[in-house]
Amino acid sequence: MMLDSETKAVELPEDHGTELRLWLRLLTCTTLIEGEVRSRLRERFDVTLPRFDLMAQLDKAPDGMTLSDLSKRMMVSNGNVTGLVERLVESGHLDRRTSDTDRRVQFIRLTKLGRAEFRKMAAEHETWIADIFGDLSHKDIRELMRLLAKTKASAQRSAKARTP
Amino acid sequence: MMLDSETKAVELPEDHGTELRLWLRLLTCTTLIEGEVRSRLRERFDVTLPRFDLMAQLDKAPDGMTLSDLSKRMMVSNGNVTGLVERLVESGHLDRRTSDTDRRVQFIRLTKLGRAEFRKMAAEHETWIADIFGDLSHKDIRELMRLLAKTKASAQRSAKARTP
DNA sequence: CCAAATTGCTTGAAGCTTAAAGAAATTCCG
DNA sequence: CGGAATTTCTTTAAGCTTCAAGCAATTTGG
Repeated sequence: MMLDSETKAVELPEDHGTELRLWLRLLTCTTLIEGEVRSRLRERFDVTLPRFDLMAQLDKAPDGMTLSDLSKRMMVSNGNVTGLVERLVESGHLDRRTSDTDRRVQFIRLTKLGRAEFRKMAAEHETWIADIFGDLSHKDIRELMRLLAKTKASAQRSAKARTP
Repeated sequence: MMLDSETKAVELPEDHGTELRLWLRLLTCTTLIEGEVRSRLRERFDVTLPRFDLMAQLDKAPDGMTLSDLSKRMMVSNGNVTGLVERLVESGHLDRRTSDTDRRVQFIRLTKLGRAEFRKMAAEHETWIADIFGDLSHKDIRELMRLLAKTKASAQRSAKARTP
């Protein structure tokens, strides 16, 4: 890409319409599904999607995670996580403990209540997702997984190239 | 799905892990790309992604659109669009005019300034997207388009089934 | 024609999100 | 050791987003 634009005779406007259409379609799919999941979470459990996502991360780490880990995994800003955690501690779903060896670090865990509620939600959530993707064959799914992995790698390469 | 769960002998917990993993991967891709685009828009043009998206919709409708149309196309709430439009009118990018035949309706258009700025941004934006998807072959793109179309249809079917 | 339902938009409260700046603790390295 | 850089987390301001309630205009169906 960078080589191209330097090698090329000035700048013939190329056709990038297909990539753009692909991106818009990808975005539409995600927005659609996200909205559906958000709605069902609110309706069934009166919980927001960000809270569910945060609890999902913690459920995978029984010994807890730091705020930084959470922020990296969830791909959101640090300050965002600070606020989310605060509200979830307030509601009794989370537990925070300062590290013994590094007083900057906080370990966050699900409380017993938090874990129990999350597990209940997660079970239903999984069936929603299965239904939402229900018209795709196993082969479709495999193929999508492969192509999205490639997409992710491509996007990461592009992002990295910009921020050296 | 509905038939299944009624026909089936109570509820054997099925394996829906692959669908869930697919959803998470889809979400990761979108979040990654969205973040990258957001960053570049801010850096290059000091504009937010929602404003860019809104202007993109309007650019396709030279005669203007109503707030409801915008909200449907962008898949966000009505109130959200009200605020976005307000700020963009304020900054001179948008123009609002009440319909002659229905005094509830407002037609929103890009101003000359708005259109000029958007076109400049859109041209660069398209090259970013092309680069972000740059590692995908034409065949990959065609295949992804097809599978995402199927995904979208499946998600819409699922959403519709829930809200009759 | 008119009451009821619908449509288009706005408002308000709560929560989410980012970017940027800053505070506190730790690590690096000369 | 000790100052500089880095890391972890919080705070702040601005903006985005949803949901629910509400207002005004229009359409619908008796």
